[in-house]
Formats: sequence, C-alpha cells, structure tokens
Amino acid sequence: MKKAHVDGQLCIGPTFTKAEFSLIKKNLSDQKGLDSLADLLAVSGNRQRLKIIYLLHAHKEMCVCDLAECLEMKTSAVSQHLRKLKDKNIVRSRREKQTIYYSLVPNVFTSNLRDILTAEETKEPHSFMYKEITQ
Amino acid sequence: MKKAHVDGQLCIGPTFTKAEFSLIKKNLSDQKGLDSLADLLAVSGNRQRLKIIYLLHAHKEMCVCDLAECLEMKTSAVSQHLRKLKDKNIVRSRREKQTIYYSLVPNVFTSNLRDILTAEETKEPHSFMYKEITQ
DNA sequence: TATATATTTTAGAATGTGCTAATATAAGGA
DNA sequence: TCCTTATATTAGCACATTCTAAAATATATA
Repeated sequence: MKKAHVDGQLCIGPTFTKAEFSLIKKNLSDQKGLDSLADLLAVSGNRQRLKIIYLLHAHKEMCVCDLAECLEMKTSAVSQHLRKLKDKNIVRSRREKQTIYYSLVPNVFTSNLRDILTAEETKEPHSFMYKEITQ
Repeated sequence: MKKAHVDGQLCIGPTFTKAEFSLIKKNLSDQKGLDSLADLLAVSGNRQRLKIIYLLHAHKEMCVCDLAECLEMKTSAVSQHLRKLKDKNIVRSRREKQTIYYSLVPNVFTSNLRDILTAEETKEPHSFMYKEITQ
C-alpha cells in the first residue's frame, strides 16, 4: 500500500493512499450541512448569546430590555446579538405594542441545545461537559 | 405588580419586577456551566475545526498531516486548531514513533456532536438544522 | 402633533481569531 | 553524529467580532 505525499509539504507517514485521500475529500465536500452546523455552533458559542438562549429557554419569551437588564448590557448590544440569533433561525420575535418579544424557535438545533441546558441545570459546574464516557 | 426601571436605560415595558429580576440574575449566575458550554460550542463552531471533528468521527484517528491533506491546510494551521480542541478536551493524542494520532475524546459533549453529525450525514443540506418542530 | 418608550442601525474603537512563514522541538535512521 | 520526517510554537498580518455612543425608526399616548 503506497502512501501519498502531501502536496506542498512532505508527509509520508503511515497514512492513506492518494485514492483514499480522494475519497475522503469527496465525502467531506459532500457533507453540505457541516458549514451550516459550524455557523450555528459559532453563533451559540458566545457567552452572552448562550445566556440569552438560556433565558429564553427558562422563560419562554422576553423582550429586549428584560434581557438587557438580566445580562447587564446595553439594549443596543443585546439587539445585535438577537439579530445574529435570528439570522440563524435560533430565535424569533413577535411585536406587541412597542415591545418585541423574543423566543426560541422550536427546531432540531434548539431542541438539542435545550437538552444540554436542562442536563446542565442543577449540576456541578463542568460535570456534564467533561465527564468521560467509559464503556 | 410594579415594574422595574432598567438601570441606566429607560424601560418600563410589561416586564418583571425588581424582585423577579434579582431572582433571574441569581439563577443565571448559578448556572456555572454556561460559560464553559459556550466555550465548547465556540471551539466546535469553526468550519475547519468542525471538519476535523467530523473526520475524527468518521475515521477514529488521524495524524496531523492526514488532516492537513484532507483539509488542504498547512500542518501548522491544523496543529493550532488541534491544540484548541485538545485544550477543551474534545480531542486527545497519542504518539507512535514520530507520528501523533488524534482522536475524539468520548465524553458527553462529543457524544452529542456525534449524534448531530450522524443525523446530518446522508441528509439533504440544511434539512436537519432548520426543520421546524411542530407539535 | 409633540413627546416618550422600545428597539434597531450605524460608525468606530478595542479586542480576538486564523492564517502564513519562520523557527523550534522531537524522534528515527544512515 | 548528521539529516530527514513529523509536529509544535511563535510573531505578525489581515480580518472578524463585540462593545459603546449616537442617530434612526416605530409605536403609543397626551
């Protein structure tokens, strides 16, 4: 089984053949959802935005200035975070008079997030995340 | 039910009382795992790093230059991504001669990621992420 | 209409991230 | 030992992100 030289760099370790690399690369580029998933994770993976997600998870819906008060942030900053969450279909909004209420969109991604948040609640810090599965 | 003025800003919409805000803020700061979870999501929420996670999910273990070849990146860049993933206990490494093999750490977080990646595989792009749950 | 409340948008500054190129470290083999 | 391979580290640049402050927009009410 002949090993493939990596393009610019030298690397002839105990790896894959050129044909195998081609297959792996093809399969990788076929996973069209990966980039979208990365974007969803990135938008959720901000401390303030995850707190927003948590608050909406815990309170069903909240307006911008409620969130600003809870997070001790300017409404302007909260609004910018909410726009990013809305762009990724993580939250939605409804208007009632001047007030705009935000809530989590019930989709597969937020449902996974809710599961993680529920499991995390009332637990020791980090216990959920870092506990290794030994099987 | 008297409404609370939000600190610097004016906001007396149909929101919570000061006492309720206190409780919500206290509960929020009690959720010690939120920041760690945000950090995990942020590290996973990078397109190249998620591809690394996907490749390790699909191939059990790979060395740095295998990953570099598949991702068409410099080994240096891959190595920097791997360090971030290792810092968050998402991947681990083992040495065999000069070669260092990386694999996913089997913990609750990576197990959730694997579930999402498995569900995403063989599906239409975006179908998994954006399909709304109507119940 | 004028004024107040609620939210959004924008510009700009500070900070963070991800890459390249160069260098360093580590292990194997001549 | 010297040279090659494999990986890691560092500095520095380009670009992205997040905040503040100010202005804009939208709605409600006197």
